[in-house]
Amino acid sequence: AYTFSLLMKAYLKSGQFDKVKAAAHDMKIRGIPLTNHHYTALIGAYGRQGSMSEMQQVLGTMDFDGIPKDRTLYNALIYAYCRNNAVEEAMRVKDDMYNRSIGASGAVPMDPSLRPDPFTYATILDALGRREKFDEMAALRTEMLEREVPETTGVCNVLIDAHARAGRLDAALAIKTSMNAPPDVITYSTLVLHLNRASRSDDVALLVAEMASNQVRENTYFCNALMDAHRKKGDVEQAQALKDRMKVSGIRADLVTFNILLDTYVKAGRSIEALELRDEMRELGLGEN
RNA sequence: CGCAACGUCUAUCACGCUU
Repeated sequence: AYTFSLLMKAYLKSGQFDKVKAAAHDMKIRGIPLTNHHYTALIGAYGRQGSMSEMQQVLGTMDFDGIPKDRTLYNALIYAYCRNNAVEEAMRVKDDMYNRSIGASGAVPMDPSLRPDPFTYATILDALGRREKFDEMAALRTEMLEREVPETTGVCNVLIDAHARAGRLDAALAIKTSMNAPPDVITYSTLVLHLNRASRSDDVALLVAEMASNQVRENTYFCNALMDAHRKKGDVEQAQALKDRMKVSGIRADLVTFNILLDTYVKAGRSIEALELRDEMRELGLGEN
């Protein structure tokens, strides 16, 4: 069962949804009972492919087999609803979880472990954020406060991203300033990305410095966001300098990094350097692309 | 029993899909 759990997780992560389903099928044939871990992966696969009716069938199977659903599975379910434009339904699941956690759902037995957690709220907040439903987001934050669900770094990142994407940069910065949880590399890359798009380079510089003093390590995503800003300005020197800095700091360049660099070189008419990048990609095992 | 890890959320370019 553990082997299948690992397999299904890997398939889900790499977008091979049919293989997740095939693995579940394989387990049934072999008579290996599926657990919440397997069902969570299955729900993730169905949610990402938009197969809502098949997902409902899986939920029915769990009920039929008498397998109680745990919080992580419900969170995955909420994610699936959110991805498929059913935020209302996601909210309903979240409320059911809460009611069951306090024993307020009638004949259904109480289960405190079903209490909605920061993941639950982050998922719904993200869906609301992508739809720019700021009032509903505020209401959810109030609910979190009442129910003593902590605003973790992940939750704050979702809030910051929602505001920043909508161009509400100062609101986004205000959340970062007031958050109790420590900002992480995602917090900084979200802000830096959108501040750069708004040409607020002074704020970017401040954040980059703050990040260093907070000992938050840059990663590939973060550097790619910076790199793209250089590309948009046509700043080949800065892009090159960043690429070198990444190498020195041991930050892996990925396909995105190279796409940005290629475009930067080509637009600057430096096709020889662009071609050299191809060799470098091969050395890093990115040549197939 | 305790502790830890693990399955669920959030950030980057392009392409493609949908509009």
